[in-house]
Amino acid sequence: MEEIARHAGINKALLHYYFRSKEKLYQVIFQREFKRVIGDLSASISPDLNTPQFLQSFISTYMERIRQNPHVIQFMLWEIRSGGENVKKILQEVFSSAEINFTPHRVIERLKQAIKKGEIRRTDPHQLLLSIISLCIYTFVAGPIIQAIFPEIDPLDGSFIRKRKSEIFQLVWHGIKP
Amino acid sequence: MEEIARHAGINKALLHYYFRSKEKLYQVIFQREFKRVIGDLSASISPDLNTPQFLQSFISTYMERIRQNPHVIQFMLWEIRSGGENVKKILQEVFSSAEINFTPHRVIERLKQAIKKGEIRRTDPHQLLLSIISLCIYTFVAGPIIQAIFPEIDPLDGSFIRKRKSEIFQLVWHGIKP
DNA sequence: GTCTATAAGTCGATAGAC
DNA sequence: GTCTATCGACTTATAGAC
Repeated sequence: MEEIARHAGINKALLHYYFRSKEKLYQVIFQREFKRVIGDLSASISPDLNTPQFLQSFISTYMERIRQNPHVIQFMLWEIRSGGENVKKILQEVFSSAEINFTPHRVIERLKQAIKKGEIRRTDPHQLLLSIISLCIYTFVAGPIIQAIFPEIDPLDGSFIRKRKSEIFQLVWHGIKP
Repeated sequence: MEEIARHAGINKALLHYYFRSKEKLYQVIFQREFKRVIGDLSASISPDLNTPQFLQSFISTYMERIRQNPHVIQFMLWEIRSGGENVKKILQEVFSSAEINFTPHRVIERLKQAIKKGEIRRTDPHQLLLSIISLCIYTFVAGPIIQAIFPEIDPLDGSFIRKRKSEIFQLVWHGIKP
């Protein structure tokens, strides 16, 4: 709290005056940052995009937003590590709020349609979505580990991320096309 | 420290007597648990297995070990969150220790051979390995989040993990075969 | 080796003056 | 609204008796 106050140019007492408690401050910021990450993901599930375009758009947008707000992932890891009760509540709040018109369930629906139309082979859409999210997020989660094992790679470098987006799309698209 | 001491049936002072500091205790346990996870992964890169068999064995063994030692992932997340300097040192120690004859570099070599023989299409092996690891680990990392969004799924349930192993293999294998 | 007691420090929160 | 000063709870680590 002292460090945050210092960065804000105030002191601890005033920080508590504004946010009541550390917990409350944390929840407000977490929710705000999370919305920034998933905010414009709804464009990916527009009916104007065919399935490979949807995939490419989703992967690219999602990774871009995470790259711009890397602390959101840290927040999530922290939440998960401490039981996950808090994060459950916050996610449910965000996904049911009117201002966010993107939900994981809408992605599932998009995938189901693609399967029904025969655009991708028959797969469990939940498993597929989990795979896509895993591929997008984990690069950022494991940054320091990747660098420890392969010093020649910089996982947060712009050109690596660009390459990574393309690789993820190739792998998934080849993996699910009929 | 007090909680650990209580579980061990001793008290704080004795715990410090044995391990000198909290930091030292943590490093010893982290290293031991991490070795348990990657210990028998070397069987996957045996020359007796063809490429799909290698893939299936690696995915299955890795996920099984994580499932049995879920706290190792928590340790890693903690380390990463706090800068990652510690985890770099520990990983380098483990992978260069004589008792562990598995390294990420050997997996890279295995993948390069498969590409050269034309068993899988031309891809960056580092990217591919990162993808496989992402897919295996993230299910466990995101457990509570998955459950928050899809209450009908239990990501740590045995039958889900079994299904997941198969899905990951299918996705990756279809994604990289020529 | 094993314990009790406590030193020494950190951090969230609040009292109270202005 | 904004500050200083401080309380109170908690945690790692060690001193010292046995």
